[in-house]
Amino acid sequence: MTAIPDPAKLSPDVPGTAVIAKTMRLLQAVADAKGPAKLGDLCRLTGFPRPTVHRLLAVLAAEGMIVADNASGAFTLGPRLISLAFLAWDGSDLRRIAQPFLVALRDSTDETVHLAVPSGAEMVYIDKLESRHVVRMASRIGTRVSLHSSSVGKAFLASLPVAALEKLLQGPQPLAYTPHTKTAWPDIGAEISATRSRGYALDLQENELDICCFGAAITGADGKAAGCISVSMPRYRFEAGQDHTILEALKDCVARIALALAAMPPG
Amino acid sequence: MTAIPDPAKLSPDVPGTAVIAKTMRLLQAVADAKGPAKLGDLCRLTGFPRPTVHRLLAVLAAEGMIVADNASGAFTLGPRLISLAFLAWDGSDLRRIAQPFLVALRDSTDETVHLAVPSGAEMVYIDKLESRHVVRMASRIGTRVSLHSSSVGKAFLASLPVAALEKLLQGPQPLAYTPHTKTAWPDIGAEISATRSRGYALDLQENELDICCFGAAITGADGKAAGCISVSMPRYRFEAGQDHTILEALKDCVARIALALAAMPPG
DNA sequence: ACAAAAAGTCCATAATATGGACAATCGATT
DNA sequence: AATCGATTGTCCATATTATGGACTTTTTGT
Repeated sequence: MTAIPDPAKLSPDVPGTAVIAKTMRLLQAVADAKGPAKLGDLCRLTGFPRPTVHRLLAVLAAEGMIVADNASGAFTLGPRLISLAFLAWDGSDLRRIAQPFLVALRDSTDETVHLAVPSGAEMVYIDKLESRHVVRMASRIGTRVSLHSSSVGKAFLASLPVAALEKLLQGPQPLAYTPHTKTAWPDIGAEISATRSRGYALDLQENELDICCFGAAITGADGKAAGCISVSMPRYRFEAGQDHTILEALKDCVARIALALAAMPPG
Repeated sequence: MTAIPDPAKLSPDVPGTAVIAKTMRLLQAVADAKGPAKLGDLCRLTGFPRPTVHRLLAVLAAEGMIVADNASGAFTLGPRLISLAFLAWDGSDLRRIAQPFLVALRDSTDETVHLAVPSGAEMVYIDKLESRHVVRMASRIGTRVSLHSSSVGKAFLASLPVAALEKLLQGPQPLAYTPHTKTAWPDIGAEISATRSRGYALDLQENELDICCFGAAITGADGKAAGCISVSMPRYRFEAGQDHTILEALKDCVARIALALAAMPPG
């Protein structure tokens, strides 16, 4: 089973599968265009020639992955995706096991907490619980955040061996999401080191303005991060300085989840 | 697990896209195999030769649509797919608009209610609210149900013009899920007529034993069904006969949603 | 340690995805 | 209604690429 390609592969596609990569790119384009997207838009977004996009949209629609908004001819993500993925989400071992600990973490910190897993060169939130404060961080399951700007991303990077880390950083130039985002390689490297020695990651408005987060990795038996957890709060509440309490709760949470994971039945 | 392929499913394919159709079939196979699926299993499930499956799994993994369970080499749906699915779910106008009316329907009937949309030759639940009774129908978002056995399916079929209906019924022979399921064409046709004249659909343990449902379509401005809603309850409570109250609430619900949809901003 | 099963690789060949060029529609404007 | 510009849909010769039988390597079970 060595042939499992590394997740960060963007350029050297698996031989003999060009169409599929294109199809996925197109699907992603439909998803990224927040509203309904027309054929022309999608050509622009993907850079593929019109006949190609036309053909791929036709298959995706035939498969129910996307649906054409009647009359306007614009495309949206389809119900087939929901049927494919919700069951998997519901059954995700990591999510199921982490769930009660996430609840406890949210309750003890009273801030919004996230469970994220790596996906390519990004992290994806697969669960979240919101703070009960009136002013709180709102977010959505399924949201993708970058590795260099989010606390979960940094926690994940810091958990990697150097080789894997370097491969991930071959990607495109990191983007700045706020004036606080660090995009230069030395700065990001320093962040990773700091995260490693501290034992937790910080995001100080680097991903979203006025939001600060703590993050930590759930380290599996093999030393690899099974996922990462973050606690996110508005800047002013972060600055009020509950650091210690929150950090203890976070560290406790990831440790307990790691234990519960280790106690799992064989796959 | 519905084993083995139906080899004749190559007709309505968009020309020049055979791989993609295969890829989707494979993805579906990974999803349908409830747990982690190994390469061999997937060969059996799809009927594709081993090298083909191997190659397709490699792309899907490279794209993050599936992930290989480390060490066991078994595949599960990946976070990328989850991210796409939640975007689709979250972005559904129908779901967002229907939500408050669904809540009202659940509250007034105190039974489990579903919102379903057509996807290929099936219906997919895109939202649900559970009854607060101790004995109630449990279900999950993303579940697929067949057109001929479910109340939402029948409601949808009954809303179609004859031409579209016939095209859908070209598919494979309807399956029986319980001893009550009607699988013969004349019976199903009769059900559809009855649904049309009644204005609502019934499922009397045809989809699941001991569960009975009422269903109705949300008819859009163009006369097409944008989706369907069902109220599901245990048989004994159905037989107790709250028919009238529930039916009124259901009809009211779909009418209100149709109105709210019509009042939407342009696509 | 050995055999059987499963995963992974190769490569000549057939199949099919590609995209430039052209045709059909739609929608606004006069 | 007729015209123009923009957008979508179709065709098809060609080169690319997916295919799967046969073979090799790795894993599993005893």
